[in-house]
Amino acid sequence: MNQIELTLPDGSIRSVASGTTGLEVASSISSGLAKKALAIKLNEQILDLKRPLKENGTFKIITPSNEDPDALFVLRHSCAHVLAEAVCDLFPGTKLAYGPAIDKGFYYDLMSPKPILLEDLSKIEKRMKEIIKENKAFNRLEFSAEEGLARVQNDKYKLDNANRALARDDSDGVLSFYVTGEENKNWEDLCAGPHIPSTGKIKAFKLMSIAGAYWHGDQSSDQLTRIYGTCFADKEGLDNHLHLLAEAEKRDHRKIGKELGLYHIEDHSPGMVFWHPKGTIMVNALKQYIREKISRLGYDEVITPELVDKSLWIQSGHSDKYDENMFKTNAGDREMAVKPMNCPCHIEIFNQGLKSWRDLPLRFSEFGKCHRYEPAGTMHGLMRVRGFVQDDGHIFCTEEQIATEVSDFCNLVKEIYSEFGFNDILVKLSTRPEKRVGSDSLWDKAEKALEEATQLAKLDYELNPGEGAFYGPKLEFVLKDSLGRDWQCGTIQVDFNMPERLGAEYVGKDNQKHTPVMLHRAVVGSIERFLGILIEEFMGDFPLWLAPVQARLLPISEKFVDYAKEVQNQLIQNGIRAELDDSNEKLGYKIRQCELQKIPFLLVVGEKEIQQNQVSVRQRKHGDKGSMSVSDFINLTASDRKIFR
RNA sequence: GCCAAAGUAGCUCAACUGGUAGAGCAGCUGAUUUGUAAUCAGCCGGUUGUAGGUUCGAGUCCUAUCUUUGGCUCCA
Repeated sequence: MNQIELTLPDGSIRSVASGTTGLEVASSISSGLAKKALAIKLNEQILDLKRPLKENGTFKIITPSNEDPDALFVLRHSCAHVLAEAVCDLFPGTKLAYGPAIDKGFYYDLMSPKPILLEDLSKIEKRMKEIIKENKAFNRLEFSAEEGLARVQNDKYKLDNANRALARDDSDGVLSFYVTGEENKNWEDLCAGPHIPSTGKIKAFKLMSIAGAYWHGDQSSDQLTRIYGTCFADKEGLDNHLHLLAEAEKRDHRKIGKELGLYHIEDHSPGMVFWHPKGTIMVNALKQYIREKISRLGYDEVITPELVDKSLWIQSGHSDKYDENMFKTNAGDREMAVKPMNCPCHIEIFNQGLKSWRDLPLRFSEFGKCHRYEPAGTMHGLMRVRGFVQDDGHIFCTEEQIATEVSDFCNLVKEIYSEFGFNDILVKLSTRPEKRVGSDSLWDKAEKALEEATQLAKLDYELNPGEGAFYGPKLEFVLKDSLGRDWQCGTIQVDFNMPERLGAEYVGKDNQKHTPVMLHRAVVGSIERFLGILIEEFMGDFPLWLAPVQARLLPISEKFVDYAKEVQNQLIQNGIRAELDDSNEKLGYKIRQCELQKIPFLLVVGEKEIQQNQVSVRQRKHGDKGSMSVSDFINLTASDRKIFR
């Protein structure tokens, strides 16, 4: 009989007969382990305990743990099955579509004959608990393609799943089903597995929410009901997760933005931000920060119109590809559109005057205000809006210059992001789509330049094959919000198309006219979105240069208001954003207000301070810094107040 | 856009099956003159998102509409 060799996590090697099950291996180690085991992992594949092992490799027995992603994966996937079974029990006629484990839990997409409402979740949870209590075994059934397909032939979604599974490269022509209990008697589901031995192994789960989801994520396809849940190895893990969610809620930029009075959004202009004075300070500080960074890198700032005649959008191609995303307007007999992007306008500036190869690379930057008609259901606070300011820029260069320009840009992104504390940035490289313009050799060159640039900047990237724009490949720099949701911020896109469409040309060394390549690039992307990310990242405790209020004067009593006013004025004259609390309140109350507003420096003044011509400094999160003269305070904060250091 | 939920005072939230819309904070006024996270008292504050409808009676039920929230594959 064939022997196979299993390398255990401690490095020891165990030789067992081929066909031995994971459960048998576990039992041979200890009966306790066999009892605890959920599944095994052989090389990169997680398998049921009862599956026969047939190859050599690294081997581990998966036991319940909140720290082991493999353990959570099987538990969650099995929990999704229990969810599906419960729904099928309670909503007879339900068709199941797809129920994977995901990052922080699981979901199941299904089509029920009557709508499942939020209030049904507790009923479903109750039924799930019963199924778990029954401790039903997950039994794997395997069928040939033919038999398997016959089993799901009346089920649109599962039939589709089965066909796609069979079409996959790694398909062995077998379709597996899992039945909780006995074949042809109990509930079953087409499923690749793996699963835990029995439902009783699920110790802690919770259904979280209910949502609509399209079959295959396709808008034109069926609208399914998605039930989200989460599951952990034990109650502690679940409670911990729920606690983290509650904590994340406190960081929500919409909540903090309101509390700190930064901005609001009105019902009559959905997706457009009204920046209040304090938010405006932040917008301007961020703009100035970027301005100072890039002005040193050879960018020339420009300002272009927000309203542009339709003819330009026809010429640029936006009317073709982007029409439904544009706001239109007309005055007199002219039809105009509010710009959704700044690129055509920058080309218009490029086109003024004859350009030589000596002018390249030419870098234009603009804090351009753009409007895009985003679908109603996609708006989200500052993160996804319809009106926003981009820290936009376009680099006109030759093909040879693409590589260094992209590389310089990646370094800039890395530098700026790390100054805000973002060090593990997700970078996505989107390569040539099927429908595209430009020669293959040009695409080769551009894709290679993007890839090399990320390596030079030591940024890991994720490949998005075929997801590039039709006009060129792109890099996207993605940041996460407090709930771990991805938001694209920075980007650089190579464009072989638009300069030509809009007639951009330069005279080359050969005295011939050439079309430049254009790089669209933005470091933070949208000022709105980036500030949203920053609010959540800092939880409102901004670096001093970005903080809307840097200091607040707190007179101990009304008697000291005049002195406080004097000090406030002195600070303002020195460029410090200082407020005065002249309310008739006790010091403790005033301090509390400052803490809630997350003001970095509190300056207490009373009898003592007046006599010594000082202020008593209390720094947020650091406490009492003692008394000092006003000029000492100005010096103390000078470097942290500087936008560019 | 689609599915599910929500919209009540400036803010956070109450109001059992339809029966006079309340509280805390904020604001205003007064008292107090305060030393490092909430001093006390009084007062003001609402066409319950909007428009219709059912009813003796609607915050509550119905219809429409606007907005917000969660989501709309991490591919059996």
